[in-house]
Formats: sequence, C-alpha cells, structure tokens
Amino acid sequence: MTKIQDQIAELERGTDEVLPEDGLRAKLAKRKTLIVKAGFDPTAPDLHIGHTVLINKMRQFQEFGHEVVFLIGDFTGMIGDPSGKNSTRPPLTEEEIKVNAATYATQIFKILDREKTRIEFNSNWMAKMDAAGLVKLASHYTIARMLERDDFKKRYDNGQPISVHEFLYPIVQGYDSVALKADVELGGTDQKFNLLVGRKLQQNFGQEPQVVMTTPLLEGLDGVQKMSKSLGNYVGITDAPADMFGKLMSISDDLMWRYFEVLSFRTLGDIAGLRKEVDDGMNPRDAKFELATEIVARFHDAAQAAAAKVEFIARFQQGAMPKDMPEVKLIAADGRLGIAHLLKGAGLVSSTSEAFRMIKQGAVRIDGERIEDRSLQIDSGSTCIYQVGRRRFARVSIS
RNA sequence: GGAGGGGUACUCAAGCGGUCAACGAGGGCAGACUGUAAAUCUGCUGGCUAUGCCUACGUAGGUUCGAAUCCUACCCCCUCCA
Repeated sequence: MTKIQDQIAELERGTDEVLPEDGLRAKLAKRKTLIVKAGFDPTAPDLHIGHTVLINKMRQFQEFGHEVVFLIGDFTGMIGDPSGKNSTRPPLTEEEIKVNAATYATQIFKILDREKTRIEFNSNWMAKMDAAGLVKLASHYTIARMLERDDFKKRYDNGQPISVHEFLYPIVQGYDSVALKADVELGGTDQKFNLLVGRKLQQNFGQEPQVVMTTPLLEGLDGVQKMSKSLGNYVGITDAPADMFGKLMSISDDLMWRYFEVLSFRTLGDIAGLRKEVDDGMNPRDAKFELATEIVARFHDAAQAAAAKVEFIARFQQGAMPKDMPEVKLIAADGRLGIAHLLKGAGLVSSTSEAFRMIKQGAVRIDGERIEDRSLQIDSGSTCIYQVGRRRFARVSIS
C-alpha cells in the first residue's frame, strides 16, 4: 500500500479545498475503509470531461481501497438545487429522473470500477421520512446560517423570492451524509455550502463529521473560460475518437499540464518526469499525444486511440486527406457550376460570399491544387475532392 | 409614483446627419511559419452567379437630397429618489 503521505498528495491533487485542512490525514490514519460520497443532480447528464474531474477523484479513492457511493439525488431533484441559479427551477418528473440516472451509470463506469461502486438514490430514505421527521430534521439548521449561503444572501438582499422548500435542499443533501455515514464528500466548488451542512448535521446526529473536498470547474479548450457545452469549448465524453483526439491536441501547451493534473491517471511523479523531459527538449507535442491517447482510450479503447493518433499525424503532420469525408452530389442546371455555388452546395462554406473570401485567402483546393480564380466553372460529370482550409473536405460529383 | 441612463454585428463596445456594411477588443475562420489544430505574425469576419446591387444599428412611423445618428409613439433593460 502506498504511504499515507503519497496518498494524500494524490487525493488532494487538483482539488480546490479540503476542509478541515488536515481532515483527510486524520481519516486515512484510521486505516479503515472510508465511505466516500458524491452526489449527482439527476438533470440531463450530458457529461463532458470537465465533469469527470470529480469522478476521477472518486476513482482514486477506489484505488486506495475505499468505498465509493455514487448518490443520485432523485429526491433532492424534486426540489431543484438553487446553487448558482438566481431563481428556482422546475422539478423533474420521476420518469426523467429514471432515464437520466441510467445514462449516468453507463457514463461513469468508463472511469469507475463497477464492482466497487455503490449506487444509491436518496429517495430511498427521504421518501420514507414523514412530515414529523422532516420538521425535526429542519430544526437542526437555522435561517441565519442558511442565509450565509452566497446565492441565498444575494437573493435575499435583492428582494428576490426564496421559497421555503429551497432551504430544504442543503438540509436533505446534508442528511444524505448522515444516512450514508459518509467519511468524505466530494463536490464542485459551487457545492461547498451544501457539503458543509453535511458536516454540521452529522455532528448533531452524533457522527464524526465528513471531510469535504471540492473540485474546481475545469477550464475549457480555450484555457480561459470554464468548460461548457454552450461555450463550445468542451470535449464531450461521447465525442468520436478522432474528434476527441483532435480537440485535445488543439489545447495550448500550458493548458496541457493542467489537464494532466486533473484528467490523467498518471501519478504526480510521472507527470513531473514528463515535464522535465519537455524542459530538456522533448517536443511538447509528444507529451500532448500521450495525454490525448490516454483520454481517448478511457472513453473508447486503446485501439481506437492509437488509430486516432495515426490519423492525426497523417492529416496534420503530413497533410494527407482524411479517410472519410462527406460525399456530395450536386446538379448543374446548365452543364456547369460556379465554384462558389459548388462550395456552398457542398456545405463547405455557409455563403457564396464566404466562398469568395476563402478563395481570395488561398484556402480552397481542388484535388489538392490551390485555386485562385473565383469565377471558375466546373463542368458536370466530374468528381473531385474539394477542400476549404485544412479541416473541411468533401468529395463532390456534379451531374 | 418622480428623475435620469441605455438598447449597435457571435460577444463586449465606439460612432451621434453624408467619406458607415459601421472604429476598437475578444471570439471565430484563413494564410505564413513551426515543434502541433501550441506559440508567434498577417489577413478576413452581412447577403447576393457580384467591380455593382440588396438587407442591416430595439419596434413602427416621420423630417431630410441623404439617418445608426434628428423628431414622435411603442416595447424592453438599468440606476437614483419616494
């Protein structure tokens, strides 16, 4: 077994906060199997690799022999977590929750060990609790403390409505820790308040309070804004291998190290070694290859990752044509088709204006030959490969 | 209820009668270079079978030879006072 010292370093790696500071050491020093809890909101689980930072953390605990509980907050889902929102949001139906939970399960087992993962639903204990129980539970927390939470405070100060049931969200989430006798709870930084409520409730119920560990929001591909689908700077965990590989290769060299820290399963020592090699003259591209290969292999498999790498090298280092490209058939009204219309028709550009611009910039190639004539006409009966820039290709036949 | 400020392209943000398809920044795209779809540099960034035409500055009208710019009404945001 790894020394506690090293375990702590690995477990705290990439986290935002560990509270209390020395809590993890105290827990590990007991040398017992810890119960590590992470709760997930059952809203649409469209995961990207940013979300996996937390799941990776769960995996680490698993590797060190602890028990990981993947808690689906189906009961709390009915409340709707107000965290980070400025208003209440509509509760989910039972049916939606069920579907989302199933989707989660298939996604998380790309990372977690299915055998060592306990999946729980908090409706299990919450649905059984009667009104008296809930009143009693609610008595453990005060409004004053509730209003310490950032978003509640803001809304209260701004005179925006806070429904009473929203106060129940942190309380129920905290009670989950009591029900599970959690030793550690993981969550995003935005969950800090809720996680701390768990500590307080455990104390009141005579349990040793859990250690709270928060993970940061991952920076997106641009390296600046947080990764999110709506910003388009994400790598979805269901992205195709080549796509995923390419996206990861496009990150800056600086961002690469951040991704290594929170996304790679390599040890810290391993990464430090790699970093030294790069400092000593190794091409950072090759380090990035390692990262991209590891990630693609995780969500697909090793063979597909290797194939994605081979294709990447062929495409971008040697300028080869991609293996598959869209096939397009166009019809020329009078035996010939202007190049701008052809490119637009093939979906390579969004307008003829853009087509002219691309030609002017030297971005357009036909069968690998750069063209400069914007009024070029293509006769029908031909089939050629049209290319705009380095990434857009189509095989177009004209009839 | 009273007093002001504002709504401009993907985003932020100039412009306040013509030279405005609209400064600048970010983003995006392209080219060059390279160590890679990193970094850096340069260019482009409304549409149209196109050296011209059309549509666009919250919405609808109006003034004018000419409006993003002036006027009127309406819609929506924000700040201060009560």
